[in-house]
Amino acid sequence: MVRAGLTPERLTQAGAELADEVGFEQVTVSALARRFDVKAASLYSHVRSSHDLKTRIALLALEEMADRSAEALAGRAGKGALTALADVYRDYAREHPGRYTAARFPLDPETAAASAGPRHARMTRAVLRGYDLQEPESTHAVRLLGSVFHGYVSLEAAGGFSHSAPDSQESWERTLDALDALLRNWPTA
Amino acid sequence: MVRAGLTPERLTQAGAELADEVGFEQVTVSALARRFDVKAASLYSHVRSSHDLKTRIALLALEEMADRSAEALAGRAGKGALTALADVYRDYAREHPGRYTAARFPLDPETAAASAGPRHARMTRAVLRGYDLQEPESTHAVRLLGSVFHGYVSLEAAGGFSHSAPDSQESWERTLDALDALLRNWPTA
DNA sequence: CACATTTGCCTAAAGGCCTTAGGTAGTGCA
DNA sequence: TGCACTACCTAAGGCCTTTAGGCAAATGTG
Repeated sequence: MVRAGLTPERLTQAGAELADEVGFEQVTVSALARRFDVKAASLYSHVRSSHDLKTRIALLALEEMADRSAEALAGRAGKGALTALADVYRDYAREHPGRYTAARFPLDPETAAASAGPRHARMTRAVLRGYDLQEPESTHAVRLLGSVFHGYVSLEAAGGFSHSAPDSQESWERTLDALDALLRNWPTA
Repeated sequence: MVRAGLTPERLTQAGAELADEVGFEQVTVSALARRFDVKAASLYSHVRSSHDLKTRIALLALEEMADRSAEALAGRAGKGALTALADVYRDYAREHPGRYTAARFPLDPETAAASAGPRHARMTRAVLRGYDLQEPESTHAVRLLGSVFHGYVSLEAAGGFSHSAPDSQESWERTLDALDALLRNWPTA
């Protein structure tokens, strides 16, 4: 009996790959076990449950995106920073659709607080340093940016912008132009 | 043996209610059968599969939102129309979280084309009639609006904006102010 | 009204996923 | 070398999906 060498980390990693290949919804303890040529029950020594597995994949995705964001934002400000951050999300979602979906997996409050989620919020806020917004307007702007990034990326992933002109890349660029203009000219209340 | 009086319509309607109560993911042929005090197998005379059931719920939700949108847009233009349409989505998602999620259920191309989806696109475009945008910019703007609406509503539903000041309602209003200002001052390429 | 047909829900059963309990065989250290 | 520990296994129960075939209620026909 040759051992497969399972660990929570390897399972999470393989689960993330599986998600990208077949979709996050199809990530299942059984499917993952098959991939390691092992019985499903064997995974339960490394992972508490199917829910736990999904949570770990979500945390991995959040972490990876946050790492990419930090790197992308280094040395950039203003529109350069805005574009860099936005592209991180969009590119990540295109390269890793399953992981991107995983990142929206609902986490319980403590887990969410300990995740890379707060880093994401801080980085979006960092982009706003290049613009002239004071509280509470900057919070509204953070929420708007988050909405656009997530909304655009998820509609695009759902195929919403394919099969129709102009192509999505162009809309994405114009969307970022528009957001930049909006942040430079934020309307007063 | 008293008959339950199942029909595809009643199943779809009850499925939508179930979705709102326990979440769209938990809508299952078995759970729906339980609700009608009937065996799961009995539903298969009225609905082709679990996937078919979910598709029907998705179509119902799209239709309901489109109907509300049409009513909300009647007699409105400019920012009034923008706000009215945006509020339809947000309110619908808050009243019917399960249905709102259902509306994002991936439809195959033919089904999507026959759904209320295209009506939604036309209504968003109608809002832009109150602003001065020419193609292809209006298409970019349609996509941006769709992204913000969906992004904001889904982040809000995920609890992203709760437990932190300022409250979500305020951000929503300022977001719509910002979008209005942006559409009135759309940056040239 | 009696009878035939259709229709609506049922039981049975197979297959898949999740999860727990308890067993067995590699692995590493005394 | 032998023992303890760990890693994976088998068995089994529970829930979900889906198909096949059966019986009874509803509907229509002479």
